[in-house]
Amino acid sequence: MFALIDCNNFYASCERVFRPDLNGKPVVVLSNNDGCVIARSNEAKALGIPMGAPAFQYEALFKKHHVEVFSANFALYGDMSNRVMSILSEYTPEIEIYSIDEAFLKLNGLPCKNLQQYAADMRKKVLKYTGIPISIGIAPTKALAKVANRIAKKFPERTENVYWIQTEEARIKALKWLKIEDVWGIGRKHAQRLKQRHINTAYDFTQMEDAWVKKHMTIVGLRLKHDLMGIPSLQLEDVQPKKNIATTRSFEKNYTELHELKERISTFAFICAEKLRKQQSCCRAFTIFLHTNPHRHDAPQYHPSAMIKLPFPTQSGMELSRFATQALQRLFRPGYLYKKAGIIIHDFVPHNAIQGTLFDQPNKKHVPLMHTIDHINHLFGQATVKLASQDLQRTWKMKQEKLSPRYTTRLSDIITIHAL
DNA sequence: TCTGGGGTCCTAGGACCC
DNA sequence: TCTGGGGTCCTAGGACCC
Repeated sequence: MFALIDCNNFYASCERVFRPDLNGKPVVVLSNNDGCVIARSNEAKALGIPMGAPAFQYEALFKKHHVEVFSANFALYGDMSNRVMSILSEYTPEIEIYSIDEAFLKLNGLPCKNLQQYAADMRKKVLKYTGIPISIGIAPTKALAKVANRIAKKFPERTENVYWIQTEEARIKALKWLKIEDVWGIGRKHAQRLKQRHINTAYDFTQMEDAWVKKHMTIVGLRLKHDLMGIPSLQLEDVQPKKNIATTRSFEKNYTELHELKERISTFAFICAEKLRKQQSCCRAFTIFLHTNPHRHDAPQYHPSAMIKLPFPTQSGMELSRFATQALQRLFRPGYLYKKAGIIIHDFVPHNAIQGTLFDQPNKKHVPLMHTIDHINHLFGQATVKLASQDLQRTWKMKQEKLSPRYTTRLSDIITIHAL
């Protein structure tokens, strides 16, 4: 048996933990730059605010219905996620943390009769210890646990946010209820194509021929089909080191000058290298890209990218920054309004297994230097030490007008309780 | 005026090797 | 007239997830 645990409206719930006055009120959380809605409380969903809605288009509605709006506070969400996951880990070592707000658990060797009670306890404990409400779906496969979770979330009165697909009848009933476009692993394109063939529910999908599914949806689609049929085809996955690490941002305004972009790219490269060192790897290549604003039809569009192979593997922020700004000079064309840029590093090798080359060598002095920088930044806060090519005046120009305190990760932001 | 960020996997086709 | 067989690696593009 698998369980899928999912935090309800996670980011919105995190904000509410420290603002209990917002319970029962509409809450939304915005993406970087306060751009799009990325989380909504149930009340906000009921107002018809869609996922991904551009904030500026909904300002009037926010005002009218007194929607509480927050800028994304990832320091808070990351820490709350760790708390939830650590509680779940107490229940079984067989856990796969699937995303910031979801985890699969394998429930082996447990008395099957009591799974419902077991899950209810888990839910109660997480709520009590963290303040985060969760939903739990239980089923014989991962894909079915996803389905069960959806039912648990959709019908809280009947399920108390725990649902177990326990019988074949329950499986079929659940699949007939679930619309094809809501199936985990079936996105917009596949849903569209399946509907044209009158496949409207998850159940219809399980009745299709393997050959068609394999041909049009690859082996991935076929595994999903079998998993939904109750034949376990998806396993619990171990945490794998990342294969790509990206730092990309939209800008608060349009950039037109090379030197402005250089500063941003240098910073992105520096941040990427820092993430890479945490994973104890070096990268052998990176991709850099620029983007004009695709929503503006009155300005010429330009979105170049380049993949650069490094002469030697590196995890040095200085080195990566140097290569990245060199690459930028080749991509940059004057006359465009740049709105976004980013760096994706890839092709990783373990940092202790670097193969040197005859002519190019990484600067060995960078290793202790970077280590020291990481240490200082850990002690005194992110970006205490930066490169001179970064903007030293810049604190953070991202639009974050509604940022909540970092209640759980910064001493000065801890809540104060006034006893009357 | 204002529209996010960070990931994964699979496949086909081309280049290249012996 | 007739032009092999079996591989690997890399890349771009497409699909999906949260």
